[in-house]
Amino acid sequence: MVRYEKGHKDETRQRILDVAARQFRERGVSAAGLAGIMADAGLTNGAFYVHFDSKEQLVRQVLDDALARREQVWRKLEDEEGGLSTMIGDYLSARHRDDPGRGCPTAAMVAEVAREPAATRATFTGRVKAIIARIAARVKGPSAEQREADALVIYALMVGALQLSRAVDDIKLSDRILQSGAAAARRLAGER
Amino acid sequence: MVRYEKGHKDETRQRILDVAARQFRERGVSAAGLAGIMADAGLTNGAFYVHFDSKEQLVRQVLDDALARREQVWRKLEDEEGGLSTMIGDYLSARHRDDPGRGCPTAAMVAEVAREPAATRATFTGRVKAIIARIAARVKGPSAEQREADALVIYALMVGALQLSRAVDDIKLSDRILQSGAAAARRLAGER
DNA sequence: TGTACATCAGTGAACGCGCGTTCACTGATGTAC
DNA sequence: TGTACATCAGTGAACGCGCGTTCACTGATGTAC
Repeated sequence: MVRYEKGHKDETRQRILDVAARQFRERGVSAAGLAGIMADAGLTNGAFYVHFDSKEQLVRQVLDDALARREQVWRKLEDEEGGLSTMIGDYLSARHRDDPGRGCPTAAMVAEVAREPAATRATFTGRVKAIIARIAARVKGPSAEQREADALVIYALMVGALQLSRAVDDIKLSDRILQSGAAAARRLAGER
Repeated sequence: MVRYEKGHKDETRQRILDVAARQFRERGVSAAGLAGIMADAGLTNGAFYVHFDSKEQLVRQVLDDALARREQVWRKLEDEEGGLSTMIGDYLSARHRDDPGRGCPTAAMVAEVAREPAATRATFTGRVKAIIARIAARVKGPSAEQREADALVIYALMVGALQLSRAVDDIKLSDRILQSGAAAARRLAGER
């Protein structure tokens, strides 16, 4: 094969991570196969082990990478007026509901993460704590404890509402779930 | 083999449904195999097709059956004083978190339901609507629309919080998710 | 400057395994005569 | 009353297939001399 320029391996690795992140969110972790991921990344299956030790490690790295990106998106909203409200609206939108492959990894994978080994759950936990902290920093409340509690509730509510809106077969109900969820999340964020 | 007494086939079918419901919730729908389910039910794999047409049909019947039972449990709480608060406490409890195999099918399976065919999603939607209606009947609010909206939010919050509490690797954070979630759900249920 | 060699990302066939599904068969029972 | 037969829940081997993983090999490049 070709001898590649510097950074080529890192780019390939990132491409595999991106494809895997999409397929895990769209099809589920256990339903997405390595051969399919590698084919989508323009490679054959054997090349997988040049970049990762196992599927389990891939899952961990995907969570780490995809959740870090999510946190970055929310970091941008931090300085804006009404940033948290905007974030809630984006999260509980028809666009997000209808495009799980590029959406929140937690909403798509949280039930499967609960069944993963300790190392994967630890990675997930660290990233989720960072996201919770971003939300808590924007919430109004009398104490740090109360702001963290509100942030936890907002995050749990957004994750649950997005998942429900994706599962139900009734578009009107699905829209009501998003709208009611967003209204409640904004109430939790703003007043007490 | 034995020629069985009346109702035997129904009992066997129900046993398969019960075992499948447990394994789907513990391992996930796509990770739980039919051979393992049949072995747990004390049968060999071939007997599966005496009772069901396909795994997809089994998933649908499991959701229908398990969610109908959940609704029955909540129906009992309907006439009690503080029934909804009790239900919220049971749902967001360490016991429920630590025993997914006998817990809420929605929390364990909602992301996989979203990827299932239309017939399965329709069955799920019907059962979820019934549960939402049970919650809405107990919620305080000025109009039927507002009570339904609050019930949707309470359900989404409970489902999301339970899943998050199961996925995180930090028992203190997990407990805080349950506690904050329960407090917020009770607030949503009681006042406006 | 030209030649020999080491590097290493990627190839593609193969491994054992479990998946969902099919099917010829079993055998205890109820029914027909 | 005794015998022959139909029923049907369940058996267990086999089907093709895709899974995660391994491995001998490829071949364009950079480096050593």
